[in-house]
Amino acid sequence: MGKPERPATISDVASLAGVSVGTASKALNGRGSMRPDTRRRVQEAAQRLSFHANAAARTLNTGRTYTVGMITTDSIGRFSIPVMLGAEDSLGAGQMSVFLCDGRDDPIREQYYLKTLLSRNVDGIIVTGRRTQARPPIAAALPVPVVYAFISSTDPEDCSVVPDEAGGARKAIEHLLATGRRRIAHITGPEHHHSAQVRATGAADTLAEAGLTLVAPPMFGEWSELWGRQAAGMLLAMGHDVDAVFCGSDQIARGVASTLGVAGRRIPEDLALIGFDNWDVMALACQPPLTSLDMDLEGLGRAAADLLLDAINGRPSPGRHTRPCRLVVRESTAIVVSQPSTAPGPLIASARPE
Amino acid sequence: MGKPERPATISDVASLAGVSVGTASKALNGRGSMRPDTRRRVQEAAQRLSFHANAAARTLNTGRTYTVGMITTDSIGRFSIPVMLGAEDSLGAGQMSVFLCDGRDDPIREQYYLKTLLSRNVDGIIVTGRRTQARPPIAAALPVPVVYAFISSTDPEDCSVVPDEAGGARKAIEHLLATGRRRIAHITGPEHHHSAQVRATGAADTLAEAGLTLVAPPMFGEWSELWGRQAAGMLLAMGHDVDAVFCGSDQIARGVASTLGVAGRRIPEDLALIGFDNWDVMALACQPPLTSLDMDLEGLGRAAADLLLDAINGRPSPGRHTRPCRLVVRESTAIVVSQPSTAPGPLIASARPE
DNA sequence: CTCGGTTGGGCAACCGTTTTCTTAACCGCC
DNA sequence: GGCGGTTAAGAAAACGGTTGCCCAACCGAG
Repeated sequence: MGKPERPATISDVASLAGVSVGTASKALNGRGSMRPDTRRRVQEAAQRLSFHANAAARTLNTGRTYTVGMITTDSIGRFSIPVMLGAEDSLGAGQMSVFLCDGRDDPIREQYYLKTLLSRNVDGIIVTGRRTQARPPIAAALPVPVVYAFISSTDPEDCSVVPDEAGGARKAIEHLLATGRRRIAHITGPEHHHSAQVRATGAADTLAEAGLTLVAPPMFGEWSELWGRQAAGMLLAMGHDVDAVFCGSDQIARGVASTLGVAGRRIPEDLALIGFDNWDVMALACQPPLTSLDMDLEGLGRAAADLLLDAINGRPSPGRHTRPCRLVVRESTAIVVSQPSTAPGPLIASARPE
Repeated sequence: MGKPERPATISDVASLAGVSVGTASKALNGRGSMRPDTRRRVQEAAQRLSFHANAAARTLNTGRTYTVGMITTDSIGRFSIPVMLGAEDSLGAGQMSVFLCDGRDDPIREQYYLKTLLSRNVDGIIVTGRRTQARPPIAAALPVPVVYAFISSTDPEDCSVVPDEAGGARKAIEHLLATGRRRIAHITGPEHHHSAQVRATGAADTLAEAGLTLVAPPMFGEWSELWGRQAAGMLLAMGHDVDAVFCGSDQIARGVASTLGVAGRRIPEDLALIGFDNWDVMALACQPPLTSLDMDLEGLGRAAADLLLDAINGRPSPGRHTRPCRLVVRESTAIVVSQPSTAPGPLIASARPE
């Protein structure tokens, strides 16, 4: 209770330890040479006063703030959050604090935040968010390093970290092939959405390599459960003999599952179903639980943070960095074919069903 | 391209405008008295150099940092996010930046963040997150104001902002009564969860005031779709003549809808269904779309931020502040009774179906 | 004993801004 | 024309650290 109201300054520490401020500073930061005894005395004094260096003062002459800004371009959504958390975790371990800036898809707001961050002398900036396309760079030339996470910059020289969505689609198809499926349909989001394009292309390419094609052209629509239901209905109406549906998102897949269930098709016995995003609340509540692709957004955020820390420390890694997706197998693609041993070996291996 | 690497300082501005630093400072901050012409000259110079005051330097002698810390107790989840966004929005409008701290339900981590925030001299702290119960205060006595948002502190003197969940349950029941339902069941989350308790009690109390009771004791389980499916099955097996189910969450309600659909019960013709949280992705994808209660978490976050700003400016508002829930009516509770005009007037009015 | 080398620790400048105090100039009035 | 009162603007002292530089003391060697 006798604690002083005003937090202790380094001169309090210095006078308690009987040294000058300069010496106290060196003692606490492990700089300069001094008798071990002196150093210990200063450290004890700091401890007793529960001294913690004033960040503003330190910033003022080192130039470093040990803060970074995190700007989302769209409003912070389901995809940005894990990225942010991963980044925050990694940065926090590096003693850095994170400024949260919700851009809300408003360029004015975004530029305002940028100015604010710069006047706060952040050591670096992470830009994240989801967009239909790569986004233009946040500014032409900045005095601090910038890393784009999940979203990517249109400037190939900018450092971006993005999931390998084509590779994810490849894993999906390989998994379906490995479990004996051959007549595969693809239902996904809007045609102008980059993710939808990449995933569809990745799926088609992988099938082509196996000498197969989709049973029908990719069905583009919305990222919604409703579209999944509608598309599944269309698929049934078309009368194709489909034995698997690869969906561009878990929500779409869930819609598909719902319609198929009503139509009396059993999953996975009659059809295998696979989603994308591995959004637990969707994938697990789906009937049956949904095999999906996990983009490991938290790991992606962590990776972005690490790249930013490196850049801050003078080791920039410009360019586009991709990270693999992980296939998470659940009941919706359980193997029900009678001759599992005839499935092509290499495909099983590359599916990495762990 | 000719831009200087080092950002402009106030002395750059001063010399460009031909005045002293002190005068420049006054001109830019609207302090002191000076010729309008001089002020304008300084402002123009600042503009030309795109000068932005160094936050650290300003902090150093005003003591104010114009930053606040936001700590989540649990890991940042679906509930914390809107709260955070609302708070961030309100604080940003007040020129304050927000430090993001993900506590991950780890007390050590939380205390570490607290120390960090204090050494950064934040002007205030917002604590948010979801818990089964009120949480103990984050620290005994802090040099800065703290506001708890969504979660509340066990110390009644602490400033907390929470949704009026009992009032929400009341609105749900009143809406069901107003639409002619009388035989109402309640399926909700874990019995030890404060929200489950409060919502169940609110529902029971409201029914009691109308001289009614739940058709069965509240069914406590989990906050999951699976539990909703199971509970609905139990309800059907019990053979009660239920005409409405009020659920403790949208996920549970969705599970209920699913089981009822399979069992051939029509919603809303045979049963009305109402959820809680108004989680769009659940409420809208449900078949049929789900009437639900919206806690207006973003508004709650905004309110918490405003209270914090007031407290920072010397006008604290200790104690627990509640905010109303809003009923969002969708198809799952559409009126299908044959004599709508006989529904009791006051109940309709208080249901506020906007 | 003297001298050069080493080392512990103090002094003071500096980071960029705000703010108080002071001074110089200018005003109108008697 | 001198004088008090007002006002514009400058000088300088903080704010709390860090760091380069310098000095004194102490060491061992010749």
